[in-house]
Amino acid sequence: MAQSRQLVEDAFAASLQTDDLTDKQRAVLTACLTLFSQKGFDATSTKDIAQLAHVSEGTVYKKYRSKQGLLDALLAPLATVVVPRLAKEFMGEVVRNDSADFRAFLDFIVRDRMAFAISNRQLIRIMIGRVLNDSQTLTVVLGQFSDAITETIEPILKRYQQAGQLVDWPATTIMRTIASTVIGTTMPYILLGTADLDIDSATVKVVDFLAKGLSPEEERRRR
Amino acid sequence: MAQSRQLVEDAFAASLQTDDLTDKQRAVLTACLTLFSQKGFDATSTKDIAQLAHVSEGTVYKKYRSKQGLLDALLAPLATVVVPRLAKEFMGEVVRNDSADFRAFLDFIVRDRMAFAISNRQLIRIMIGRVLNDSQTLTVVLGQFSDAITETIEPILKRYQQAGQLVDWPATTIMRTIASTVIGTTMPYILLGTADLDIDSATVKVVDFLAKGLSPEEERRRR
DNA sequence: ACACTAAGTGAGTACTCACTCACCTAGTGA
DNA sequence: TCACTAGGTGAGTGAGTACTCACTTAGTGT
Repeated sequence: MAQSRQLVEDAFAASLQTDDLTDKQRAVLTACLTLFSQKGFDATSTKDIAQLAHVSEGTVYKKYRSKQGLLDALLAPLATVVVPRLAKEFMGEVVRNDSADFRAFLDFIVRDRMAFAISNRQLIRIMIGRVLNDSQTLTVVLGQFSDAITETIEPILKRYQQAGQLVDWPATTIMRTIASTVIGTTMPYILLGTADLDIDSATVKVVDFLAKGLSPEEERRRR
Repeated sequence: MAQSRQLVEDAFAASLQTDDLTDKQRAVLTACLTLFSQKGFDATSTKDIAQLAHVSEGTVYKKYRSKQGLLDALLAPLATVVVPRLAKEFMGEVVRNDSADFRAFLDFIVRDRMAFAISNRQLIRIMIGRVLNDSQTLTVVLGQFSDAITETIEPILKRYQQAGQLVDWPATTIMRTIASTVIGTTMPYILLGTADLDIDSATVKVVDFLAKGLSPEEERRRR
């Protein structure tokens, strides 16, 4: 399964290899990722970072001249490289899992994203925490997603719409609705930090709900 | 309209009057609410609090002996008095707006909660921020909500279910689904801090989606 | 062998923070 | 009038913070 490999940490570690950084600088950034997601930005001291990275405090400041600079160095590639890369991978999977049935499409997308959210919940927490203070990051990420959607997913949705399996809403609206439902279902588990979400049964319920909610409006007869 | 008066700040201010506090102590707590929601708990210094409350730093510590104590003094009544009170008010409105049509029920509940979320978005932000560090608060609040739901809303939903307008899911599941969708729709506006959500048109879309998604399963024929 | 450079070091600096305490003031009861 | 109390004061304290800089070390080209 693809989602088991879709840990943002791994993708991030991979993206670090390509940058021309020394081992110690990499260790610093990795320590930042670990500590920021575990304790949050404010509660992490530069001393903590230095200790976990087995590095002196001076080294922490050698490349990025402030603690904020470290966070930026983390979030920038996260937003501009890691997230788009994961998104692209995901879109690829969607296309490969191409199905004539909208329900099957929903099942795949819901199951995959739920698993993704649960395995990356720590990172999602620091992203949320960051967005509360600085909303620009979210704007950038959301923008990239909407680009990716119109590019890859819109044609797929259009087919379901023409087959009469899907409401005639804009692609972004449909995807936002799906995302809302998935996020709403997973959010409590992410915020509470517990992991006892049964993905299989949750997926069935959510898919059932979405399939009906996003079906074309044939209910006019009811009025 | 009820929701215009449903500002948590107002409800909180009212709850302060009943407590036997001096004017200065009230000023301290009010300043805390303002600053914590504006800048967040960590970024607010006790000096900031003292200045905004026009009080010495000693006074800040006279009653509540730590900064954490101040937050607790804020969140405890928020969780145990203000939220339940608002919830009860809301449930009352729901019962008063009692309608035979599930769609009308949805319209009221969605519109009301969206307006509520938007007008209290600052406070929601600090709640989210707090929950990221300390999930206990959320557990308490969610527990109280689920109590209120089973008490007040379950019988209403049961009627819609018997009338064949609503799926045969547990009341909490249905309410969670509604909440997820509303939260998912409003979340970007809360996190981004912008207010340009057109509640009327958003309500129409959400209600349409929910009404279909929560309709009884008559789609078996499709398979 | 020598100079040059870049990475790394860690004790030190300046500062902020949460919190304290000796003192003040006004009200109350005898 | 005096003692007592409770609320309020603000300069002060120590712990901890982000950040710096004179210095060491290792590698490289000549």
